[in-house]
Amino acid sequence: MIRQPTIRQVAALAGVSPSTVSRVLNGNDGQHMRPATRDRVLEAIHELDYTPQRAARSLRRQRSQVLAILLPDISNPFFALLARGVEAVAFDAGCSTLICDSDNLVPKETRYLSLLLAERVQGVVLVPVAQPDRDAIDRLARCGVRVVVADREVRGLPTISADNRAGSRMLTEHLLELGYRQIAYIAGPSDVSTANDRLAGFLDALRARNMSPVCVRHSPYTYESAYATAKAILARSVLDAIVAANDLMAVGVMRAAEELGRAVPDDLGVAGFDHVPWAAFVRPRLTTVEVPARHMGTEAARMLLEGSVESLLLPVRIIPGETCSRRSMR
Amino acid sequence: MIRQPTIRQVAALAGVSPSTVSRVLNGNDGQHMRPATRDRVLEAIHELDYTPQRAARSLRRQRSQVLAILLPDISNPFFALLARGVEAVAFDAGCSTLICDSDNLVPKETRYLSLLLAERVQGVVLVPVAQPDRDAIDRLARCGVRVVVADREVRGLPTISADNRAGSRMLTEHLLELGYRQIAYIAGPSDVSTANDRLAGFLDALRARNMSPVCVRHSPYTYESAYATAKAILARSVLDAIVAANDLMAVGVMRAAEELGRAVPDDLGVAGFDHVPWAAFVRPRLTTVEVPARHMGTEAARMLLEGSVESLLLPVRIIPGETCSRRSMR
DNA sequence: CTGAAAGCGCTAACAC
DNA sequence: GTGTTAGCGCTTTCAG
Repeated sequence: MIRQPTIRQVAALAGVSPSTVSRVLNGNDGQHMRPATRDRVLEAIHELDYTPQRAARSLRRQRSQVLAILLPDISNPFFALLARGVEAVAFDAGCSTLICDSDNLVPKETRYLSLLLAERVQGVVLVPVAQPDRDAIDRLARCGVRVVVADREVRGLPTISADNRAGSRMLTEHLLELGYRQIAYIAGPSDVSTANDRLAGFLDALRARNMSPVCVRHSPYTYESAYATAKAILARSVLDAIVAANDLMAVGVMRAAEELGRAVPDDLGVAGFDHVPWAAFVRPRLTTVEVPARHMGTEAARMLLEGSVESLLLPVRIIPGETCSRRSMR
Repeated sequence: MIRQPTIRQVAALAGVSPSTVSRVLNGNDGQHMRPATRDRVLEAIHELDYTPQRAARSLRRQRSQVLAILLPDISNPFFALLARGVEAVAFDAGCSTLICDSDNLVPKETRYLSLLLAERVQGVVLVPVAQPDRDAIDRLARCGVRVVVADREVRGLPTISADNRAGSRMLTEHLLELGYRQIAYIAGPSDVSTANDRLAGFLDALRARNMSPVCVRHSPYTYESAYATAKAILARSVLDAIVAANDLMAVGVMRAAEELGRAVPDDLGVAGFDHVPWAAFVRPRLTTVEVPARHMGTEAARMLLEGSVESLLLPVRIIPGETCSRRSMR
């Protein structure tokens, strides 16, 4: 097991001191480093195939070249896309990316927050399970570890999110224009901001026309719960459309409708939210709202690296599909 | 910006030396540390809410408590599941997990391999794009950074993979039992071992019956290419089934069949591979083979942590679906 | 059973 | 412009 060369060996080979090597490594060529010196150092670095050891640098600087993304479930494609955005920006900046999966568990999220302090990461992109542990976040802040919340809002913390409320309002207006009138809404969990914002946007659109929903149900952001909820409300109420708070739930609604003999979109309009990639495989094609997951990740990472974290609201876009289509007035 | 407490402060508060604190931290309570001493240290740690700084430990030990997963695309749900497995095991062992997305680019993969050496990670779970850079891997090995390949095989390196060949053979036998006879195969890229193994298994099954495929086409593991390939071969050949090398491609085949007016499964049987979660949303339900992605991740991580890396072949399971069903002999 | 001391590889004052 | 020096916080011989 051979040891990699150190900065001292590079210095020796180049006939300079370690600090000089350090300077060229970090672009602190002072005001004007003699080009010949620089070249000799570069040559020595190349010769030895030298790479600085991150741990030593981190210890000295009290800060590692690492970004972290802490999210509820990496196997959810929406979050995976967001993580991809973070990783891409981090990589270009020469940083590594830690992936922290809280598994939708607040205690695990809290434990990860402590771990990230121990790692002295540059910054954390946090997609919280619900309301995150404030103590843990405060301790990070006290040590200069920046935290930016993505996708879901947390009061008092800078957040990069999509304009869920406006998106949901526009989506609902789209359904209304198509002639749908008896609309039910299956919302996400009430402790998640996106769920509340999307519900609010839905209600905004109805209220603007002096209408009200046939019914509103909260449920987790899952296929199964949406499937069960849809079955229940379709059995009990007269309605011509169901809007679900995300695509996964919308597909659950489609299956429920199918099993109850309600044809989509003729007998029932269905809409989702997120525009996740796999949704493109479902037929009929889902009417939904595109949320720029990857873009949220890149923006969050960029802010963390630049040290200028401030809230940002990203625009969304309606994706018309086949699950909602014009219908005659009844 | 406040500094976190150090081991010296803990030692001072407990009235012991830093080495003693270090010993309780690492469970090296020597042979028998006086319980009273231990308790005082523990108390001080708790009192100060002390967490050891990872960078210092890593520098001293010349090894960080970090595992890395280097894969072609984290937004591919199959790889995301594998990553989830790695992360779960790492977390339970008190390790962090670096996520490295090579974006299906060998040069980026190589650059990440260097970065991971600079990070002195404990180990790397590598899902290679194709044949990885041997030099980079050798340098890791020389520094004691263990590498285990997952999912795709690389000659000369320990690999955790699924039994793709047997799975593909069983799947093909399943189609044959259902009465399908004129079968085409859309394979994955020929520089990826899983693609070759799956193709080999398919051919094994046919050969055992003295049959041969209507045609075999290589293509990247993508929806679009499978869609285009299926359109082409359906126009040109007489066939009653198409087996695709993964689920994504199988869905591409389904769409192509649909557009050409070939009903699935009556007019055309379709099969995939992987059993990724979103495939459950496609109708008719896909006949496929379950590959234990998450399990591959947990096993790989466990080996890396235990330091006993050796190849492992995991069993797979046929998932019968609606895209293949019994048909009368023609 | 516990303490003292050295040093991992790097950077950042501070000299010259 | 470049070298010298002093640590960052931890672990680990080696003493005792």
